[in-house]
Amino acid sequence: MEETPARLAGRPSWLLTQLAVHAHRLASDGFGEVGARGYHYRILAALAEFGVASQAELGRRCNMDRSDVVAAVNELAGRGFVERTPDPDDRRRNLVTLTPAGEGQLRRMDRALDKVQEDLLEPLPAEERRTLADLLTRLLAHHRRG
Amino acid sequence: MEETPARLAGRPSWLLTQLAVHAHRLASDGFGEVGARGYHYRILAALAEFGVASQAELGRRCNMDRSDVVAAVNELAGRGFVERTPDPDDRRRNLVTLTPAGEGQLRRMDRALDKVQEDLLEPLPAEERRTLADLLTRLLAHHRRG
DNA sequence: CTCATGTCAGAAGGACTGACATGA
DNA sequence: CTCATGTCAGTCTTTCTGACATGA
Repeated sequence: MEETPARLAGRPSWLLTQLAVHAHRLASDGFGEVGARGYHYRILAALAEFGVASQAELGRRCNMDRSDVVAAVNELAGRGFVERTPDPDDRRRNLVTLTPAGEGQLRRMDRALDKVQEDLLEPLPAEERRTLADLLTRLLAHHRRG
Repeated sequence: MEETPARLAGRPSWLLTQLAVHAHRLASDGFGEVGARGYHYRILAALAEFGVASQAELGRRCNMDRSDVVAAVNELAGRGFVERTPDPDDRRRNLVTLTPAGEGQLRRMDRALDKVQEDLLEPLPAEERRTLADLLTRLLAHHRRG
């Protein structure tokens, strides 16, 4: 049987990247069914969570480069999921707003993610899922400032 | 302060992919210092762990496409870290062997990964690191067999 | 005939870089 | 002057697809 090398087994940083491959594949499949990408989800979710934002703000929240936010917002706006309007208070900025259609898309993506998560975490009982989520949340929070 | 959206906070599958970005960046930097890539590490580690293997076997063990193994082995062989010899028992196959130089490179990469891991897991005490490694190991093991 | 293997060419997805104009 | 913002063009990595020849 093919096993993970022992030298790797004790390395969370390694396990993380390997598992992320699976998570990414599952998520791509799931999102693909609703014609979307992972970074679409990030942006829609950030808008739903925090409301209107400039593109640079979105980039910071979603951990994306601002040049990539441009492309993502183009795609989302092209499908009517967000609106891009100039900020009257700062004429450098665009304000990005979630539309009702965008909320619908976000709900569809939420459902897709739920399914992915179910697949991914299938072997763990509920309590361990919580433990895992807690650990990952703390790690992520730590690496957000820094 | 910029926060992760609450809808995402409870989603391990999401946290995983976000954290993986950090892990990946850290690992790329670390490996870059010794002039290597993540997939080089996987292959060298698999060879050190299980010994000689065909390219297809390496692909299965490392979770890589066999076409990408070709390129990786080219690069590793070009730097003298592995040797590629025809398998006398199955003339379709190449046997890939780790050289002493390859073992040296693997040790360097091991040290780089240790440092990455230290950075990544810095906020967690030892016991929680073990818990995390355990959870990730079990998830990974589960997803290795379809 | 089938299947596995190694190989190649190319596409696709995602993240990063450097530059630029505009405006705070 | 500086810095932030939006934009564009292009590169770099990594993964994936499709095809093909060879051999088990």
